Amino acid sequence: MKSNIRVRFAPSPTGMLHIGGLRTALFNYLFAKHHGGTFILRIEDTDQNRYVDTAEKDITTSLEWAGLTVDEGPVQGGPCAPYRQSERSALYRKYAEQLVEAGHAYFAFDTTDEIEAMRERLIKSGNPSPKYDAITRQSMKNSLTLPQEEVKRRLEAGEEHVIRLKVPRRDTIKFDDLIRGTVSFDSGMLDDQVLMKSDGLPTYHLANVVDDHTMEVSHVIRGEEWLSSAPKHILLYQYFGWTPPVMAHLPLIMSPAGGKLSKRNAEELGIPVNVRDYVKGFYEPEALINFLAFLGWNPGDDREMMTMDQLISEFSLERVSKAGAVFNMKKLLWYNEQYFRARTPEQLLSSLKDWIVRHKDDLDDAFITTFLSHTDAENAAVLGIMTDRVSGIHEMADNIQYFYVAPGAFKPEDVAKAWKPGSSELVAAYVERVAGMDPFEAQPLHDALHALATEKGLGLGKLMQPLRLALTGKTFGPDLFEFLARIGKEESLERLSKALKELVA
RNA sequence: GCCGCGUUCGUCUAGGGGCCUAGGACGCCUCCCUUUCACGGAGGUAGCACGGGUUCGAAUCCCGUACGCGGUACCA
Repeated sequence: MKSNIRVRFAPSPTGMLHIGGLRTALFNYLFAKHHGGTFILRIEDTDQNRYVDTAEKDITTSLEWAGLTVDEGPVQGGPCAPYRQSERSALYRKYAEQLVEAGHAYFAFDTTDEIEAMRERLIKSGNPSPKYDAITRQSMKNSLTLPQEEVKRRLEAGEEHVIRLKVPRRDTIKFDDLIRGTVSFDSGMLDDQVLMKSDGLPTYHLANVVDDHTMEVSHVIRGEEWLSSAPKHILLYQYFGWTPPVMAHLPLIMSPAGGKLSKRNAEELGIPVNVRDYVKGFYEPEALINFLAFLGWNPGDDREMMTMDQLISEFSLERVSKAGAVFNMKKLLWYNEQYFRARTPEQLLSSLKDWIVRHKDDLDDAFITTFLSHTDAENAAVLGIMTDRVSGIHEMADNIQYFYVAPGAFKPEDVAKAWKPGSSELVAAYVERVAGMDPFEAQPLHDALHALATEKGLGLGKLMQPLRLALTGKTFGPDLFEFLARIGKEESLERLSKALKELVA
């Protein structure tokens, strides 16, 4: 049996999908799926000025990457199509006029200059927050003050106008929010919200209410920035005679610098705000989802790692917290490592290949060709050795290069750290011992070094560091002996003798 | 300014009157493992914003203060 739980994610295509938007979408999705309900994507493109035509595609692909499957939306269609507000214009006009007829809204002909003048006048006379409301509308040009004949004439002449909501002068508007409990507002604080703009398109408030009702949305789950406008929506439902959906206002995601996460106060701190950047970067989608789910929600026990299926079965709005949550980059990185390390070598290989394609300009050509000339099995084996030593696919590409190509110039700081006086003699002595070794395998290579260390009365580490530097050009990396065996005797000896020549000490 | 919402370790959070000497996770620190680097394991560090009530008893309930955040558009 199909659940009648229906929720929607309703972004405005004004730019790339924001990380906070993805979190809102995720909570909607989890709630819907938990109840066997429907997850709707609705594009709220009623602002022609801020419209960005690549935005919708970005939203769609980002949701897909994150694993949030849309049930009804512009791409998949559905019983309430169309799912773009720009394609539903006629509907809003009809409902707005219905409200005018019922006496809950009115036509207004004031120009923006006239409204501005009214506000300035009020500010001057000591009113700090002037509104177009039950009091001021009496002195403005609208269908409540103008003679009926004139209103009709202006309308028929096609004069520019808006339709405004007739907010009562004094009334308490109360509603129950699933997350915040009972919330109440005084209608005197609201202004006569514009419902239909002069360009013929609805404002968010009207379109949102009409669509949520006509699409039979049962729960409105959105960010806390909407809490203040919720009373307008409640009023609208009341005037239309519709039952409002259940409201749930999610706590906002905050920047460590304070305030809600915005491009400015987040990206300076290394926190990408566009989901796009996570998709293109080294992030595992499961990690981002797990992290985001735990921003304002938790299962109530000590679990930290949860798959999408587990999140779905455990999710409930009752467990969503009220306070804003600061985005903790270090924790995201930790989640990313966890999911990254849980990948099989085969999965790693495929994501590394994607990574290489995307970053081929930043990577060494010789490395790429050599890498691609190896079999998948060989490459996967290399990745398997490295997963526990790097934290993400981005580091993988940088840290396996020496499996394929000899290191280039040594970095002075690495040399200072790993190549000490006497290192040359030790490396030369090791070369001597393994040059004739056959087969060239990890265990005997290890034993040889061990013997050398014992003879010289040194710790294995003293020998290991310069050898590692000479062979890989790095100061950390995988088990050296396995590494030697993998690149083979010829290549190993070649690298060591080259290093011996370059690193005099 | 006004309206609304919020406030437990640095951060994410558990907690719904006695089980709290406030638990977990990230971070940070120490130790163990590894004669490298990591992974891993074991510990440690650190918090109920403040002030009044209510109660035998309050992190938990009520009031106030402070602070933070959101809103205050013909933007969403």
